[in-house]
Amino acid sequence: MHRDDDQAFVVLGRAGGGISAAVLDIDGAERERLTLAEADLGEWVRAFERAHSPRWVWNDTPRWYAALLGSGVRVSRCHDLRLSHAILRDSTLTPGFVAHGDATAGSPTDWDCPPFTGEDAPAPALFDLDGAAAAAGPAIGTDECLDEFRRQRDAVSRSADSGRLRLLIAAEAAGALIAVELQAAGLPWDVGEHRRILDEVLGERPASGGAPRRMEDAARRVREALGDPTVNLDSQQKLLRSLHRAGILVTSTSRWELAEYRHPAIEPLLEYKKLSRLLTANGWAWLTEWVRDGRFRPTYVPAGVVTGRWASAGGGALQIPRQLRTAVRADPGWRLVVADVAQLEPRVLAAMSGDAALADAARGADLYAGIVAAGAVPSRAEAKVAMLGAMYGATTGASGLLVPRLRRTFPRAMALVDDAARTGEQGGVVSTWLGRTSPPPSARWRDAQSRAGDAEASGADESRARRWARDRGRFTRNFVVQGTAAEWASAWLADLRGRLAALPAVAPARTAPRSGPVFADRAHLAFFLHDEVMVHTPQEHADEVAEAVQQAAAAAGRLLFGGFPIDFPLEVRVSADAGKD
DNA sequence: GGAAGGTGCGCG
DNA sequence: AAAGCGCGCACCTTCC
Repeated sequence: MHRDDDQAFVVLGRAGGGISAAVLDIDGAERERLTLAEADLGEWVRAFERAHSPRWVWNDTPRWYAALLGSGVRVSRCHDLRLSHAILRDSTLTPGFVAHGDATAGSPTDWDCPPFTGEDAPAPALFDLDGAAAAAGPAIGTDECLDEFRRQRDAVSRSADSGRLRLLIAAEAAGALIAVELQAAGLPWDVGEHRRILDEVLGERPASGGAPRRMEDAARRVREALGDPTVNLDSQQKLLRSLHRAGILVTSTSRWELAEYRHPAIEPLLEYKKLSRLLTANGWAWLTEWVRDGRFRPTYVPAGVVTGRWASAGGGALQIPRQLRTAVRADPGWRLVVADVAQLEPRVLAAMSGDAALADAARGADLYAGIVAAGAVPSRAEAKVAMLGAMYGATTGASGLLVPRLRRTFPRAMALVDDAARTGEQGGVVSTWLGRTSPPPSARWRDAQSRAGDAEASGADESRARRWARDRGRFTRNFVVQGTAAEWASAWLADLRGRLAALPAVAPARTAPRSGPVFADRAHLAFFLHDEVMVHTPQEHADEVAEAVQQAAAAAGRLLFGGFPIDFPLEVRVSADAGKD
C-alpha cells in the first residue's frame, strides 16, 4: 500500500480511439502519458493500483468504476471531477471558481450534469461517448479532465479554508466509490421471507391478476360502509366525494386526518391504504423487478440531495419499509452487522456550534434524556419534538412552543440554526461545516422579494414574499445541520471501508459468490441510509466488523471536529444468518 | 399516448 | 392538512 510521489494521480479519459492515462506527480505535473486499448484497461488499472495506489481522477465515478469492479478491479482512492465541481462551483470558500470555458459564472457547463446511470447509454457504449459527452454526461477527454483537475486543485489551494474543502472532496470521492461498490455487492435479500410476508399480510395473490385477498376484503368493507359499491379507492378525488356523501367531512384522504373520525368506513379504509402501499411499493412486482440472485441492487446517488445527502434511483432503496426488514438476511455462514447513529443531527449541531452544554447533554446514548437532565424540558418526548422543531424551523404547535426553552439552555447551538434561517430569509447562502454551500435563491424568489418592496405592491405580493422568505429560512436552517450530518456520515463510511478492506479474506468454501468477484470473500458494505450502515460479513469476522464500525464513527468525529468532546454512539446489531430463524 | 402536476406515504 | 427539513415512487387527473 505504498505510494510514490511520482505517481500520485492518474487522470483517465478518452483520447483518439482509446483511453489515455495521464500520470501526475504529487505537484500535479505530468510525468507520463499512456494510451490503452479499452480491453486492457482493467488489467492495467489493477497492476498500477497494486504498484502505486494512486488517486484515480476521472470525470464521473460510476462511468468508470462500475466496469472496473465488474471485472474484479478495486481501487482505494479517487477524485470525482463532477462531484467536486459541484462543490467548488457553489462554495463560498472558492469564490473564484468559475466553470471551465464559461464566460458567465453560473451558466451550466459539461460539468454541471447528473451522474452517469448506465440507462442513458447501452452497456457496450460505456466509454464511447466522444462528441456526445455534453448531452449524456460530463466531459470525458483526458485533456479536458486534466484541465479541470488542475483548476480544482488551484481553487482549493487558494481557498480560505483548503483543509476543510480537501476533507469534503476526499469524503465525496470515497462516497462515490462506495456507492458503486454497494450496488455491485447488493443487499442480501431473502425472497422466500419477502413472499411469506406478502402472503401473510396481503393474502394470496389471485391467479387472475386481481388484488390479493385481504386487500379485496378491506376494499369491499369500505364500499359497504360508504354505501358506494363501485367507488375507486385509488382515486383521491372520487374517494373524497364518497367520504363526504357518507358524512365524513375530511379535507384530504391522508391517514392522519381519517384517523380523527369515527365511522365504520375508517378502519377498513386505513387497512386498505396500508395494504395497497405494500402491494404497489414492495409487492411481487417489486421483487421480480429489483431482486436478482438474492440481492437487491439499487443505484445510490451520492450528493443527489442539495444538502449532500445521498439519493437513490430505482427500487426505492431509501424507503424500504421496516415491515420488510426481516427479508434482509445474510447468506449462510455470514452475518449482517447493522449499525445506526443515535440522534446524529443534534450531535452534529452541538459540535459545529461548539455548544458545550448540548455536547454535555449528548454524552451517553440518549441525547434527549440529556436534554431533560439539563432542565430544558420536562420529558424525553418534549425534548425530541423541541429539538426537531429547532432544526426544522417549527413556529407553531407543541414544537414551536418548546423551542424557546432550548434557546435558553443551548444558546450557541440555537444561534447557529437561527442565524442560518435569517441568512436564508434575506436571500443569502449558508454553508456546512466542511464548506458545501447552499444554492442561491431562484430568480423567481428574488423577483418576489423585490416586488414586495415596491411602493405599489399588493397585500398578496407582500404575504407571498414573506411566506417564501420563511420557507427559504427553514431550508437554510436545516441545510447546515443536514448537510454536516451527511459529511460526518461520508467520513464514517470512508473510514469503515478502509477498515473492512484490511480484514482477511475467507477460504473459497466460505465465500458469498452472489456479492460479486471483489466482495465474495470478505466483509463488505451492503447498505447505507443517511445514518445507518449494514455490513455483510463472514460470521467469523462479525465481532471485528462491529468493532470497526464503532472505531470508524469515533474517527469520523475526530476528523471533522478534532478534539471537541462530542460522542457519536451507535446501536450495533449482529443478525443471525439464513440457516436460523 | 405521454408529460406534468397533485396527492399520499415510505424512509431519514 | 401537517405543525417543521430532505427525498423517491406509484397512482390519478389534466392537458396537449
